[in-house]
Amino acid sequence: MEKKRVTIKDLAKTLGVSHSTVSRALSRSKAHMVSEETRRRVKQVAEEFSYRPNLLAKGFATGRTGTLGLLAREGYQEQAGAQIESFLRAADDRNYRLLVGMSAEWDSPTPEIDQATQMEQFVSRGIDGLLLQTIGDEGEPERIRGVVDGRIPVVTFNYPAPGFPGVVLDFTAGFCRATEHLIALGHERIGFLGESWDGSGQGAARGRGYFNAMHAHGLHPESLPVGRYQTESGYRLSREVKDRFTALVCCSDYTAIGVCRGLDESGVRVPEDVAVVGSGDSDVSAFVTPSLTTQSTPIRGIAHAAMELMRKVIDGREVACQVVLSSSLIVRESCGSAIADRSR
Amino acid sequence: MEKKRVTIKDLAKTLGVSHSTVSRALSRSKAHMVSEETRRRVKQVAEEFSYRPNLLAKGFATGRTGTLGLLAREGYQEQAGAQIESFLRAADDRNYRLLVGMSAEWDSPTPEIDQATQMEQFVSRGIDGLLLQTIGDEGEPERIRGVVDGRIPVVTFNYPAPGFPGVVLDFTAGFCRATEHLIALGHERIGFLGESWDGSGQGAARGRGYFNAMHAHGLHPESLPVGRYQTESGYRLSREVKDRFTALVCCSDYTAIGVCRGLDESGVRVPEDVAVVGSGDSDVSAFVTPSLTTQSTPIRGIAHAAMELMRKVIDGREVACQVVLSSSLIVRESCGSAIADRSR
DNA sequence: TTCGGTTTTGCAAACGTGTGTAATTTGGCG
DNA sequence: CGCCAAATTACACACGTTTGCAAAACCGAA
Repeated sequence: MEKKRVTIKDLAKTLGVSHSTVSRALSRSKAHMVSEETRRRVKQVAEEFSYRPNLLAKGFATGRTGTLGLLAREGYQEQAGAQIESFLRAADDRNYRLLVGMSAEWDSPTPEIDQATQMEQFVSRGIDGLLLQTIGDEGEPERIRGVVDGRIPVVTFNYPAPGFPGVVLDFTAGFCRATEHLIALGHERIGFLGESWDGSGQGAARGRGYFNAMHAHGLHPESLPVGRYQTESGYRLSREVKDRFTALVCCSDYTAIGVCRGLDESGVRVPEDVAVVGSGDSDVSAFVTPSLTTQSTPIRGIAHAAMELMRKVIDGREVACQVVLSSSLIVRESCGSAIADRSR
Repeated sequence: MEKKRVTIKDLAKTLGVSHSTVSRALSRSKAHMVSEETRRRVKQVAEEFSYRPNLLAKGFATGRTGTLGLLAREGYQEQAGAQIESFLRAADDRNYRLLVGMSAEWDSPTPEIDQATQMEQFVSRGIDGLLLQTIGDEGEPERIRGVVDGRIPVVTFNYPAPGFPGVVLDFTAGFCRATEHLIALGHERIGFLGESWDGSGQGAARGRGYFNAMHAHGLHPESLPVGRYQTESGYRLSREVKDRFTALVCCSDYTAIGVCRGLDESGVRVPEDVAVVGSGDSDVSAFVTPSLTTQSTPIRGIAHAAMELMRKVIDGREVACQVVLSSSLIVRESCGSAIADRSR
């Protein structure tokens, strides 16, 4: 049953050379050369025997495994999955495998501990670098340092961790712009469906953008908390917002879709009675009725930038810089301005 | 910089015992006992030094790594991401890490080669088992056998591979039921938006369900191919189907949403003029207008079942069985029957 | 005290690969 | 032919952990 795999020693035996010669022939090391003739023979026999190196042993010997750890956070609806997918692509492009984990955000009362545990696991498994979707809490940088201890490079995304290179999306600017768009359309009673602005983390960053815009124009900001960024939560909140606002800024497209549906059922028309903007430029956002005004969140861009950073850090060309990506506002029907746009 | 990690030998030195004793104390092996007293001391020192085992070395020595490979296929819109997420959960529950890869389905002209390459990689990296989203082509079982060669257990999903245990969703039955639902509502000119039924793979399985239902009722089946199961493809097809059908069966919810939007823009009302059913029970399906009649695809169920199977296979309690999961029809507004339902 | 048996511990090999150092071969040139 | 340097190869150890086997320690009974 459990047949043994072919090793370099097997090859060495049939070739009548030492296993170290085989090793060098296959992994063209620079210090010690091997004759072109031998290399040819070795490669041929390796091919014949369909030899496959034991990457576990290789990683164990060299200290590098060609594997990166991706520790993502649960939540944000479809985002988690899409993000993982993007990272897989980006990693594959650079010939890295990905060891993926998800730290429970909503189920666990202590996401920090969960995160730390998973990081330990990853480091023990010999990853070459860690792509970490940060939680954004106070003690995070110290926690990362404690686990990783300068042994492997870390690139954060989602939220900056001082001292570590990372990629962040400027949600504050994005939501500020979205809110100002509504203000420019003449709205004054504008509500925010999402986390309040006085916390930390990505959710609060969105809220701050909304708050800043409202504040700058002397308007009264008000937020209604949503749970996970699901469609359903938006639907449920639609009753509460019905008569209070003429416009709504939503933390995600799905929340927006949910609230639109709820308002529709209550006889409130979007965008005529209430204008709505979402966030995320999800695939469906252009095709629901009314199509959603939203802001793009370049998920693929984040993954790409993070991998690029990781590469630089591994090569020692970068230490701790933050790459800030910004989103752009995509204006469609749901906010009631004249322009209807189907572009993505 | 690159500090060395604490090893069992370090612990052994400070404890004044041999490293093998430390190993036994920490991994309570059954054959050779270690005194309770020593174990206590070892554990204490290990704690003090915050010792973390090198799982790479451990895996190398034992042949088991506690890591499973998940090789998913690109495509199917949001499905890929959601599936990966579900598998991550299921694996985590059983204390397995997941090495994830995605074989390019749409970009690569030769998905088979891509799949084989990735499998090689995984096996070389010492996974304990492979969760494989199958392509469903003719030579697949043989290809899997060639790479894996009975060395590690394989559990397939997406499409059965003869000789390997797997989980499949009975799409044929699901689409048959969906089509029959439309027939029961009095429709006769019913179109199918998806892959044709005369191929292999999951797409064709859906088509076959539609075909069977149509055929059984003496109706003429007709399919319009969609590309990836994206929203946009449905939107584009809406022109072609406008006057030809009174009802549409769509291969995914997103295709359905796209086609609904397109029809709406052409002045065709859903469900009054054309009835539409989707597939997937995606999160938004209940909240778009009109809300979608769809069939549930229990993604979490698949992941769970696959992990369960994997466990059995690893324990040697199962060899090659197929678990067939079935979907249920969720009737909402888009098909025009009286019942409107918001349940998920 | 001595013996037999049991429990606990140490020794050493093994897993597959990489790599430094020493040994061998090769080749050119006097 | 002999010598030296350069090119090529072999030997041996390292990486951190597990594990079979032998040795040691312990314990109770004769």
